[in-house]
Amino acid sequence: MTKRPADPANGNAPAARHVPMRDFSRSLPMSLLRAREAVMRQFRPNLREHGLTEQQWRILRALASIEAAEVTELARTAFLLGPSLSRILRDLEARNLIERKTAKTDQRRSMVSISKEGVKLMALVAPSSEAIYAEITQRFGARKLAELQEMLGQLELCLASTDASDDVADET
Amino acid sequence: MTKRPADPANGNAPAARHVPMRDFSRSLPMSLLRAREAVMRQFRPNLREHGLTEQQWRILRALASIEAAEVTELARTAFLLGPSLSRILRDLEARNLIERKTAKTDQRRSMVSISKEGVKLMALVAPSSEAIYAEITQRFGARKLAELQEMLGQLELCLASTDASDDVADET
DNA sequence: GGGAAATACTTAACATGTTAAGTGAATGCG
DNA sequence: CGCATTCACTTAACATGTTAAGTATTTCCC
Repeated sequence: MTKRPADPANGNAPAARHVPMRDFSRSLPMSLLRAREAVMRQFRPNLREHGLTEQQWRILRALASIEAAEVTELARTAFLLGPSLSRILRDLEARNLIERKTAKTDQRRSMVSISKEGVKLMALVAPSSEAIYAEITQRFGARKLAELQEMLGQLELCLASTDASDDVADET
Repeated sequence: MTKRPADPANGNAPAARHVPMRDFSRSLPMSLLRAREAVMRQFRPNLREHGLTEQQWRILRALASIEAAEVTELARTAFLLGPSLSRILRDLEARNLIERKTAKTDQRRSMVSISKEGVKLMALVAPSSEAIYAEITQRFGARKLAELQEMLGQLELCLASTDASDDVADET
């Protein structure tokens, strides 16, 4: 009952190419996604060996550099949304990698900090991580990498202004 | 060495800065993540208005350009993992946006194609999407955008070769 | 002072990312 | 032919992305 797959002529044939668009594989979002995945593929195995996900690692790194932070601040630093962060902090706390205590001046806020165990784990993971980063830098070229990051920053910046105008613009 | 001045003493304060690492916010993965998020933030509202997620849209776009494809091929094109694709195809089929039929030469393979309704939906979404892309291009600069994409492609390429060394199990 | 509004999270619900295991259909090879 | 292996895909299980709603606390303002 099935028709030959190579036969383009079937009654209700779902036509393609009816909607003209740029070449899909060359869209900016895809380029960014693929590049990032190529990079993360280098790091994930190392993190996984230590039972850490990419996001958990981001949080630990962020905490290691800022001593202690409120959840909202941490979300901004680690570039995570509140709900994701909430869940991850719950898990990291259960694993004793972080510590929390509610701020005395404002019971709504909770201060998060990395624990001794967390620091120990970081010390275990960081060397390989740095080595991998160095390898990437060498392969791609340090100067080129800096250029790329500069452009990425500019892209982010030039689009961020759009959001502001979105929020402010028409309230019809 | 790194002594913190004048901070409210908190008993067993977990020390930070014990693990030296690059500045977190300037890591390549973060740069790529933020840039991509900045870009996608521009597109998501439009997609959402039509009940489409980013990934569903990727699949429709991929299908529109290649007429019909096996699931594995589609996964590669839309840059999705098999399990994600499996779920999404199930949902898109339930919404009659795509069609499937098992290849008669190989019952394991199923050919996926976009439906008439799918094409109609694309025609509805594509104009805004293209307009947004044009806006981004104008803001950032067409030449610069091309440069950026070129660099992203090179990055992907120079890291892809690393994976090959992972697959050293020579399969001839 | 006291209630409305804002703030700082947390939960909930659904969709996807990610890895591992499962299922049914071809293939390779004795 | 028979059967282990491979292949194409699907399910399962857990973690995160994303938006909306909920909760507790604080601030604003009369």
